[in-house]
Amino acid sequence: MDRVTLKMQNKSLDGLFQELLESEPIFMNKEVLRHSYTPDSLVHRDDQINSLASILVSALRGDTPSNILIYGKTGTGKTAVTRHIGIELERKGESLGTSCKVVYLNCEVIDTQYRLLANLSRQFGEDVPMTGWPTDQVFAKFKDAIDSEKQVIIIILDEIDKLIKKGDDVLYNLSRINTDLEQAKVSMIGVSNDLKFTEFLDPRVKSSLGEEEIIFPPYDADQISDILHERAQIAYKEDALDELVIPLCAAFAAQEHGDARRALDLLRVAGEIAERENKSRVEEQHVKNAQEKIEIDRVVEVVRTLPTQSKLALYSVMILRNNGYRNVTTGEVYNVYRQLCIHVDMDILTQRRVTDLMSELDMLGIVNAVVVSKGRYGRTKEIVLSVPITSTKKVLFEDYRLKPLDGFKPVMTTQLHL
DNA sequence: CCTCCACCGGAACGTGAGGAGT
DNA sequence: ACTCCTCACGTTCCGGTGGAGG
Repeated sequence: MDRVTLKMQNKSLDGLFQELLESEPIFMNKEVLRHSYTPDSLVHRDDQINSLASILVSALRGDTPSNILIYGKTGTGKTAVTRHIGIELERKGESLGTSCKVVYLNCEVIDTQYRLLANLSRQFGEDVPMTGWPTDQVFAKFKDAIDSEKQVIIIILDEIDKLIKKGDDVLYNLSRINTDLEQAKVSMIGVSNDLKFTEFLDPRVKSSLGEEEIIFPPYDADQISDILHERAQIAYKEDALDELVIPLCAAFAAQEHGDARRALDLLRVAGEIAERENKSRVEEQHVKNAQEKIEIDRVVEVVRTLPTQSKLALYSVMILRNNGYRNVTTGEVYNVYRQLCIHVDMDILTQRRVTDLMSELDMLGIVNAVVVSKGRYGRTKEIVLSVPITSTKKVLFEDYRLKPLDGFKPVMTTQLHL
């Protein structure tokens, strides 16, 4: 008797996997939709590729190419183009017999002078410990390592703006490394999505690093469409996409300052949603759901990492919203905020400070704050919540300090006038 | 046309944490 | 171990202001 039921369960479990396996997946190769993937051909970036290549050819002749600064917002193909050219350059150098080496470093991960140098040295076969050595010794080691043979080295520093914040000594040192080298030659490519980051730079570094500048403009909707079409051919099975899917992804991403990365995310997530629903085709609705999901993920992440005071301010807006206020003024928010602070036993910040917190939340896209004049009734910021209440509230209450607020009802003093 | 509300937002300053230099 | 410096976060002070209502 027992054995029979067991057998039946096994069978149904087996059937479950079988079913999942047989349900035809929509994807052929999902990897090409991820950011880490470097495509073989890059559409709509011919100008940038050409100028980059024309600067870097001198490396193949054994000369030092000019240092380059590359600007562009997220998802404009900076990293993809740079890496792509790097690979091509190395390949070409190999076939020509000139030694060209391209090193790619992401400064977001490698964010101190020491780590950067240690990482570089290790790329050239030197054994440098993670920590412990004086920085100049690592620098010397690195110089020795590369100067052992005649070669041109190109260092790509992605997200270079992250490095600046920790002081630009490395950049200064690196930019004048060539004077100490006998055989090897070093050139740098800085990649940044902050157009103004050179303002904080030592002028000497600035002029040396920015010998050449290349700007990556955002894509428009049509260009994003082309990019998506190209990738979709590899990523998805034939006929798996409704014809409206790609234009819709492109349109959403174009609103987001032409971010191709966002577009690819949309395309991938839409597919994943369709797959989960056991559909064999990605439809318009899946893209809309994907847009929503990505947005919610973003908000959740931002809210989670907010300082407690900001969380309290945000929660005040949400409480007012729940009590029928569609848009609230700073005064009302502050009034509620104060009660919340008392209830959870936290310091009460001044109204001036809370104004700034609201502005920050505005910048983060969590609320929408506009200064309006209500004539006789003063001049104030009107604050509208621009995130879904329930999911945001859930995230807020993950913070143990806000726990006591669950179910707490602050007193509303101002009258609700519509 | 003037008033005056209810806040905006700039400036200067205070404080404590954390890093660099010595 | 010590000072010095920077930086983020907050406060205090205060001049400034768009427009409904008189």
